[in-house]
Amino acid sequence: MNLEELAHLAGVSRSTVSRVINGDRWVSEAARARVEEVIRIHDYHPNSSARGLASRRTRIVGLLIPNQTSTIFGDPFFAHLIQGVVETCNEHDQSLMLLMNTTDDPGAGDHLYRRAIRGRHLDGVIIASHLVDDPVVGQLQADGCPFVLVGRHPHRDVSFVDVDNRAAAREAVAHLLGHGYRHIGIITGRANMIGAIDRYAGYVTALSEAGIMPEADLAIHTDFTRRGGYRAMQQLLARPAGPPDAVFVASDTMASGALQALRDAGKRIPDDVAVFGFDGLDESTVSRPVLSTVAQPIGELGQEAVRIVLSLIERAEQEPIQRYLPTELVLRRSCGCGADTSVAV
Amino acid sequence: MNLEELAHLAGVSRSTVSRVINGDRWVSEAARARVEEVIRIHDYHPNSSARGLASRRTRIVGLLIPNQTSTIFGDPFFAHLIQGVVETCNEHDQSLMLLMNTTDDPGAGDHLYRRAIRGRHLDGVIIASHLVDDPVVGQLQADGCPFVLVGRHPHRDVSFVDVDNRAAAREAVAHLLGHGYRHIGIITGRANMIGAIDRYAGYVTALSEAGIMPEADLAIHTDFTRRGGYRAMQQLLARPAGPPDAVFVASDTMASGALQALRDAGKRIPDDVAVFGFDGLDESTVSRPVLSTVAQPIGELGQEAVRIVLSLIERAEQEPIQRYLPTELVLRRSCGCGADTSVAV
DNA sequence: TTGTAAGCGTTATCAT
DNA sequence: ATGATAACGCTTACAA
Repeated sequence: MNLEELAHLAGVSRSTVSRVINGDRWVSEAARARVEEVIRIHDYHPNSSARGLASRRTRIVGLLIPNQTSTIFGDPFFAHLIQGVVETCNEHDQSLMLLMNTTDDPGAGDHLYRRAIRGRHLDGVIIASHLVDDPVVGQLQADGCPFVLVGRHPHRDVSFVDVDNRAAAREAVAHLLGHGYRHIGIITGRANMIGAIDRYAGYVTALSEAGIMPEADLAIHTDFTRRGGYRAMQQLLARPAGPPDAVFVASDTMASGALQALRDAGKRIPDDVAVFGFDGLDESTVSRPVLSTVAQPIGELGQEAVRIVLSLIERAEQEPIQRYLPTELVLRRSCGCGADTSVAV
Repeated sequence: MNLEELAHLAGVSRSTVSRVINGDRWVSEAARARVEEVIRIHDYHPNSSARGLASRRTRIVGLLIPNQTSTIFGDPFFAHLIQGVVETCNEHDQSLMLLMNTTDDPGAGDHLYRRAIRGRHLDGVIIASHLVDDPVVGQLQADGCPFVLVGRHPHRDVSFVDVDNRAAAREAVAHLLGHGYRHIGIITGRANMIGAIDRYAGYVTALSEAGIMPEADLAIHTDFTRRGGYRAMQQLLARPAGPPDAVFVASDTMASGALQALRDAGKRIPDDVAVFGFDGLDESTVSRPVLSTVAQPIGELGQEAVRIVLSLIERAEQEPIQRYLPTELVLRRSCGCGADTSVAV
């Protein structure tokens, strides 16, 4: 079943059918009704390749994910992000293609890139890589392919959506300082991730505002896993100058591991060591004590990313779009606050 | 840059260029070399829409995921599965499209389905739904779209890849019986998931072989989350006849929640209650005591699914392909075994 | 408001 | 081994 047959059955021309399908206003009610009838009867749907060829729009957007899958992709953060992305794609009748490098071979990544971008498989790309030095950014610009980053980028001419990591981290650490803690550690991501950089900067800012010089061995960089958080906390506990009295952890998943390490070491939370997380995952309410955390709207980051890339696709000469979404301090037990406002488990 | 220009630059016809691109043997070495040269210089890649239109193959496979995203998708199981799927797609130069229903509105799901399948966006589909009664199976058959299930299906004419859940569960529970436990509980998924059904059946088989009739309130059905496991364990602990002395949990993620519930209730593991998980996630080694579990090759399930669907696409009249992958008992501390063979955290 | 016709960039079927 | 040429199924001026 194709346009031709359909047009024949409905007694109109191909163009009219095409207009109906694409919601063109210049169709008489009678014609539209007849065409829609035939479409419904035959459960017709236009061929996407033909559409893509003729219109130069595939209605597919790509989601580029870093290759450290088990490390990064296993974090519920990604599940929520993808959830938001898919949701908004569906709303806008766009399909989502997953782009993921599964080997360390740079040739393979190149091949993947070329097939997808240069093969015009995609109208635009959402990058969930977080690496400040990801070379794909330059390639996409060179190829004139619309893209948006989830996580800000230092260049001013790049579109992104993010939260204000610096302000959020500063606020969280300031809160810990308010509890009277003075030796506050930080567990955060690798140094080439923009989020890690910003959260560390916020941490230092809060300390400086309290007149405190950060101690070097109180900052641990690790990967965003439960296990990474576990090890990092062990390291903090073992440091020569003694354990910190509070720790700001840059993700709830790592914080979960950190809590486990504290328990295993026989430490009381928050009495011996207070903990503050980042993300606001529902899962963090299944911990004792319940995790205080910086809640960020992960799903909405994904939604907004889709909206941005779609408007970039729509208008080629669009200025870069840069948006910040709000975060919120969720004060529960692990930071030393009394009230346990956890959702019942 | 398109075939026409390329042909012109290389001094050959479109057909010859096309042959080179598609690896056709009937091209002289000289011509091939010249064409490849020009391709490299201009970093040419064929337009996928045009290819799809002419060849009726898009080289895209879909991955269909159930709509209870936060519930199911958050499980690292999916991360590993997708990892395997993407890996094999990349190897075979196939793209991966994510199909996910984000609303409960059946109309939206229908729309998604029609755009993807009837719009010939996809060559084939991998279904990671696990629901025995998923209507999409019938639709795909009716539309003649090749598909494969991750998780077996009762119908004999459906392709799938799975592990032998029944045998694996039986083995795990038999192991617990070997430790001398007699009141063994089970925490498993909803009753319409084939894996839940099979694992429960294996549990009952093992009990029967030991001459034990399963106690009804020792079986809890919940969703595959940490929180689900937590609540289920609480329920088991509170049952009138007293807590079980061991529990078989149908996923490591749920088991993690179950362990937490036991700790919060002041129970010692495995002395008061032994626990056995399912999946063999790396993450489970970050728990005290380290979780005994049934390891299944999740990534390979994904890889195999891709291979199956590709061979189904290749040969339309292919018989259904049904494959079982092996599982392995990983005995650590939580079941009562002495040796702690955990990876160091 | 509707129809005609010229692409869109490939693949595939013939000849040669 | 190579080249014409006709599909493939749709969009999109342009004409009517």
